[in-house]
Amino acid sequence: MTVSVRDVAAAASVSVGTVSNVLNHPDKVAPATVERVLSAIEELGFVRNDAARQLRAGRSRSIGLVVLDVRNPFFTEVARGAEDRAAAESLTVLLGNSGANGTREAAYLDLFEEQRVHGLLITPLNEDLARLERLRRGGTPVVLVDRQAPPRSFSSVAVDDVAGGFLAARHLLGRGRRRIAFVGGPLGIRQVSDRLEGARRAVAEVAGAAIEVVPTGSLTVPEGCAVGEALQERSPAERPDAVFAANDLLAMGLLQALMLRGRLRVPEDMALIGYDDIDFAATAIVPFSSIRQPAALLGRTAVDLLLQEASGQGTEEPRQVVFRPELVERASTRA
Amino acid sequence: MTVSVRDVAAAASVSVGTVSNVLNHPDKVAPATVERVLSAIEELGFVRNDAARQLRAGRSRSIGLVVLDVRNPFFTEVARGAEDRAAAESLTVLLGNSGANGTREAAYLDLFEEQRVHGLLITPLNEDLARLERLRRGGTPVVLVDRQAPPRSFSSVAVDDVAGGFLAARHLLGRGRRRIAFVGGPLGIRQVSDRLEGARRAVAEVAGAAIEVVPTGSLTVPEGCAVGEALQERSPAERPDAVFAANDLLAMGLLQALMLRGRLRVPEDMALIGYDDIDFAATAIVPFSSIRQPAALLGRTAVDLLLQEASGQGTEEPRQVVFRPELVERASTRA
DNA sequence: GGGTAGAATTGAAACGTTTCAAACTGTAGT
DNA sequence: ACTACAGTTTGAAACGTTTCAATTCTACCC
Repeated sequence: MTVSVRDVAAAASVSVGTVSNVLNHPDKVAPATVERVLSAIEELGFVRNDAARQLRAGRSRSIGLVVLDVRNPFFTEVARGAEDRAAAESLTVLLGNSGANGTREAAYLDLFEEQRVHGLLITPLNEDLARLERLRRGGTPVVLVDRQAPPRSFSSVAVDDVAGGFLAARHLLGRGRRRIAFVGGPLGIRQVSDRLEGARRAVAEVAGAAIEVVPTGSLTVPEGCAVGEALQERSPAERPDAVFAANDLLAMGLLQALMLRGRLRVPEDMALIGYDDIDFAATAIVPFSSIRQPAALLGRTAVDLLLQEASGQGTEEPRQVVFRPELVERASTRA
Repeated sequence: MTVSVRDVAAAASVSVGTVSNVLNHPDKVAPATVERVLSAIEELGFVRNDAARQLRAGRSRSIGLVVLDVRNPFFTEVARGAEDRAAAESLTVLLGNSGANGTREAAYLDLFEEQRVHGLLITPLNEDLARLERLRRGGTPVVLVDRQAPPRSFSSVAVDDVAGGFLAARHLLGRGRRRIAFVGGPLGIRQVSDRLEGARRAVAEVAGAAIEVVPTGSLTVPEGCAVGEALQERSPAERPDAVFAANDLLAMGLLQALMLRGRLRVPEDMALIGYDDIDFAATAIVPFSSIRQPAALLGRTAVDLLLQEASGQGTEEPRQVVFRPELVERASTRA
């Protein structure tokens, strides 16, 4: 049924070793022979069997990438960055979506481990890195993405979320807002708690400013909607005058609830700032301010670190790259 | 270095065959033995080697999915639907992004063929199905996604794009608009030409109505922006009074250019309708009307057809499922 | 106690590739 | 003519799993 190197070898009347060499080290084979083998391959429609290659090689040519949420354009962008860089090394990226769910995350880790991936890129769900530690001991390089690793543990690529949170809150305060609501959750997710921490610091610097935490179950549009509905039920006295959403999906949901279903105006009644600066932030019903992160660069750099770690003897110190986030100001925080 | 079944067998003092049976047919092994083998696995930290499994099995447990554009939430949603259904059969989905680029599409097809994927789901770029035909003859079931296959060729899952285009244009006409611009491209992409065809039919039914085609190089936000800029340069007499964008990304770009950088109002000066009804359409600067497609359902159904084809002897007729699109009306076409 | 059905276990073969030491060729130098 | 040597080619071994026919074990019945 399937055509194998053996068949090709027979058709070109050479040995299997030669066929393999034509495929992998053409310079070691006489040009005439290369020619002959190539046409046999063409004729028989031979297609390499990747499973056999991998088995022999011990490692696959794929990189596993586990993200928190594929529906979030931020992660799509990270993935694209990683893919670009990986493709340049003729590596493939396998995308896994944990959906911020521990069970699914574990399932992908198992899967990638069984596949003997070349390396693993992951935005881990929680602080428990034991599983990843085990993976690495097994010889799979691991790089943390969008999350700073504890020193001397893993390589990581991250954006300073505390700084980002600080930027966001300071911007709101600079606009004269004093009662800030931080919307986001679960707080167990490091990105969320760091952004909150940053916001707290900014608020602490301004006399008379207060921050309230409105926890959510996830970082999605519907959750944002729900919070929006709840906020506008409040009396003006109880209501915050600015909202800092832990990511742009929440911000979109909030906006939708406030403007479309409710009667609160943004930014007049409530200023709004999001996080990630996804493309859609600029075209939202009220284009909203956000904290921009270099998503694609994050992905590319993560692959770089991975390759570095893979080529080394595992003896080097892990490297931790941290990018600075950047404020992007739009209508939702003007006036 | 790596722990293999052989090591586990030795540790549990059984044969390799028994270890394999514990893993794959536990019911065929005495409970006490299962117990012993399992603890040996645990102790040694044994992890199955997927490459070896696949090599033996002849096929991998993954489904390849090639989409036109991962940045388009419509395709993300299709992918999620496919994943859900695949996961239920403990299959994995490998996501490939052709980016509407023939070379990259071909690269993914090669890759998936080498991986001996369980099956292939693809939104093909052009009308040339010869490559896919070859793949199928090689024993890989193929299902076309979001594109109706010619009768008796492949199984496919699609949404009636002609009907969708008709719905969109008729809606604009029903709102009193008479000079409609169709924005989209490349026209070689079937989805685009079908939607245009539908629109043409609707326009033909109304006396005094005209349609103008504004071709684009891709279906992206920046392309939409560019067209938006161009449109608002025109004099009111030359300008269309309604735009039908071939997808929502274009629509977002158009909206951005018209409202933010320009001085045209939507829908007063120009009505706008998109296609796909991605989540962000509802929260756009002017929430815009769109043609909704059941994206996740498309993905799930595609996997169903694939499994059906894979289980059969390849003798059955290919099945072609077509869903109906649906109009969703929002502010961009009101009044 | 002999026979047997059935359950449990064994171990070699096969999947298709790559690697690598060994064998083979032909050419050039002495 | 003989050696040295580089350039080619060879073929067996190894990667780790699953399968399956053959074997051993167990328990039961007559």
